[in-house]
Amino acid sequence: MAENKKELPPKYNPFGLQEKWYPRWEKEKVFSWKKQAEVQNLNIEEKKERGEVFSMVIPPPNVTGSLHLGHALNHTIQDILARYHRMKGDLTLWVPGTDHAGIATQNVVEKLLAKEGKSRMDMTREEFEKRVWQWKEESGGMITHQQRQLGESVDWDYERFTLDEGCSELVKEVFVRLYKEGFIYRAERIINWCPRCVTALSNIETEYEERNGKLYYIHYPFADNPEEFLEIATTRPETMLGDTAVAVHPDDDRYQHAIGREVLLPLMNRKIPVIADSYVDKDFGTGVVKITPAHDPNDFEIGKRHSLSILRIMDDYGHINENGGKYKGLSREAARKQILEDLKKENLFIREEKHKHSVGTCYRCHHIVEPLTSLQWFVKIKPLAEPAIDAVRSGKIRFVPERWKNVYFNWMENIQDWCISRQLWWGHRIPAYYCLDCSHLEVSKEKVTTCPECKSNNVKQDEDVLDTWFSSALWPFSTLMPNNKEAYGQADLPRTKELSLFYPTSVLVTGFDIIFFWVARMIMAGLHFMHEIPFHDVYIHGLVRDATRQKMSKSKGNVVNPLEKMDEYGTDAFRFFLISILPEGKDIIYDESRLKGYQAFCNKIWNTARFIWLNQPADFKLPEKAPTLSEIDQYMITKFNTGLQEITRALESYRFADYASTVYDLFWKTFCDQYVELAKVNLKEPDTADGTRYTLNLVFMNLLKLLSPAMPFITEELFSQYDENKNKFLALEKWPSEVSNASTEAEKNIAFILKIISKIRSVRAELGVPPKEKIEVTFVSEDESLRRVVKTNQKYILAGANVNTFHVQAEVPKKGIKGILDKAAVYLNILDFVDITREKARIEKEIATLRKGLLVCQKKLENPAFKEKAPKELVEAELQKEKNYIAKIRDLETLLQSLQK
RNA sequence: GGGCGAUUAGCUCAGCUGGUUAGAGCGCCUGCCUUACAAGCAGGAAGUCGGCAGUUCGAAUCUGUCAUCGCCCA
Repeated sequence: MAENKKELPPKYNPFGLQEKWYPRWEKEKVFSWKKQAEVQNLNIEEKKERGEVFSMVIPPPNVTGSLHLGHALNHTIQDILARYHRMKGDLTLWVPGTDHAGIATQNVVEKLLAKEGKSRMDMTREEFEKRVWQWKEESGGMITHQQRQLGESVDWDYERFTLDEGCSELVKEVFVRLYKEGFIYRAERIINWCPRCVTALSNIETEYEERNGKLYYIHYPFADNPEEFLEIATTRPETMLGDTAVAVHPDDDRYQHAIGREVLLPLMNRKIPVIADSYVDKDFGTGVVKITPAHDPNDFEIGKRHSLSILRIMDDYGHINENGGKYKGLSREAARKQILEDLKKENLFIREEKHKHSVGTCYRCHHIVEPLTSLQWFVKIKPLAEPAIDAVRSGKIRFVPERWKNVYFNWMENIQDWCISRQLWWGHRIPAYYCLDCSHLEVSKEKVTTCPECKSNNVKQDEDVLDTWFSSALWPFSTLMPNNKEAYGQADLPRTKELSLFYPTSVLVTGFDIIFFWVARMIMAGLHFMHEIPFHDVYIHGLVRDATRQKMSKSKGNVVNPLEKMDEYGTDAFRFFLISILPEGKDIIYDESRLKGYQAFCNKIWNTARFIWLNQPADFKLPEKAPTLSEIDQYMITKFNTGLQEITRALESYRFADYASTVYDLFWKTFCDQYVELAKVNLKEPDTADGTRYTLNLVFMNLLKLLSPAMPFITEELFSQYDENKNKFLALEKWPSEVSNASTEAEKNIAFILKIISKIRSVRAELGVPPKEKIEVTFVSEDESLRRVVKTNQKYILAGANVNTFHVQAEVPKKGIKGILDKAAVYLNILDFVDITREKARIEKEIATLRKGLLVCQKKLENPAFKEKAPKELVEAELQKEKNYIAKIRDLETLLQSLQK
């Protein structure tokens, strides 16, 4: 054998592979659709026409963020899709980018300022914005570096930021259009307010959680008779300062006498009416509730129905304002305490009881949200939602798994106007201008300095910025539009080559928790502005939870850092692990023991390459034309083709765990444990060595291709070791098609040989024959063709089962331990080693297993209806099975009897 | 309160359109350092498929119902 040039170390070491390959991929623009078209020789127009285009936009990660397990999973899924489609020959673009994350980013920079003893209020808005940009330039790129470590095949030339020039220009354009079309309005409404972040939030940015609270019972005296009371129950006594009514149910017999009268609001000594409204739940508390329209959404609605006045009693920081009289300046919590004390002093406090209720919290900072009335900008969303609902209902957009569309419908059909203004300094500033002289409002893309009505120069831009998700909604097309201001001057939105090639995108991959934030709004925006859906498919995956099914969170301390795991086990193993544990549409339980298993898999792949290369000359080149192949080679090729089909089907239908397990089994079980072991025999013989060497290399290289979407680094490394691949990238190779020279006949024959081998091994092991002991085995069958198959392939049995003498014959030999096969048997000449009790036990066990099978079989056949109604072939097969079982059992029983003597 | 989903080996999960002796990985037991790999190889044990009822010749798979758990919405 010629010397071997490929000196791979015997242990797979992932360290260095990322560092080696990612920079090369990036430098050579391997993930660029233009490069792809060049290398794969694709005709772009033709690809577009045939619909052989694949595109995705990454759900933009928060620019303040670092790669967590959720990203790792989400991005791995997308990368597998992108890499698969690229190899398949679909013109592929995957667009990266980040989200400016208004509140989160502002928080980060404010914390930095605080360390310097400063506050945002000490500087101008412009200075603060400058500071945030500076932070973004220095520290905002962390996640994009980590994405490279994960191996993501995004095209960095298309990287975008939701607050970059192009996106900003488009956001303005879109805002102005929606305003002019009547979809955007400004109004005083009750909204969710975060006193910590000091901004309005939309409904979906408020999370509700059950908390242990209290229900307080308080007397409100009647105005016309202070001796007489109404007893109200409330969970939030401090809001009583803003009560403008008390309400009962119109049918409540207990309170008919009260309706229409007035009560005297305690502590405030304000007269407020007692009203009747069917919203009131008679069974809650006393059936009398206080109405605070400025601080409760339901009360706000009641207030509207009864024309009650709206009295806001808190400022933006959650402190009582001047409307709260002597409580002014107290925090919500302090005010509650003081008010309860004061009520006790006046003997108006009755009692309190424990009460569980749901409390709204801010999704960013988790402080309790204060519902309050405020002047904000809204999107009138129902008319936008309707076509978006239709797009899913009609099947133009598909959810995978399908059931998530119910969640989508449920939300979209009950959708409420979207509060889009945020009281922040970081974000897209609302392009609305107010004339301070004539109070004219002008909404305009261009900066307004002169009032178009009164020509005054006393004009001020709205202070607020837009909800970050407003710009995210545009992401599927904003990213494909130019990133310079000038392009947005025309009447129409700019059309680019990328838009015409890649919009609508193929699929959006995201977690279910984000259906409302992203998916729904992207669909609405896409349909409205592009007159086209933003993506064909929505693939929804679950959340990653810890071993005890808890959500991972920093506060619980149960987060797993994917980067640490990638360092420990290798990125390829980690990626493969993530998709292997990914159940369809369910949450993922993080089970690290399996991660170790996939590291072992990488090692297996590595060592398989070593084996192949150790057994061939250094200058081995895969011949164009296949040499003569043996049955085991054909067996392998046939198995490969079947596996290829299954794997491709799994990827096409987003069944990632199936893809992983199929390729894993094909590689390890079929290729390594079966084929490579048999191949060792062929490599020693000049007659068979060429064919087997050919098959080994061909199938191995194809397996690398099938593995590469999930494990890009190790596969690229091993692929590159072939001389003929020196100037190629596996990432741009064509996805395998069926290999020729398959043979179902060979597949069947070798499967039988493998059965014989494992039968012999099993008998040996169970009877305790030392593994090193070479034995004599006789194969017996009356079937002549079976004998021929075994005879031709007996060398594999010699090697595989450690046999030194092997006979093939029709007659039963005089002595030997019998192993039963279908229409055949093997006799092991191992009587010297055998302990008779062990052999009896072995046979008894086997009989028991067969009896179990026979029983199932007979149960079916005893049923007359089965023979009548079941398909003929099935009945026939069942009869055949029964015969087999009976024959085998009889055989073994005879054997057992002979041992009893 | 409305909706969705789950319940299969000790653990985590497959089992797609009803017909398998119910599978995998990890873990467990036994034996092997067989010159690709001990991160390996070979052999093995382990489940009345949550309960009940129904449809069917036939149910882990379809229907109903109950139980337990989880999630979303109000």
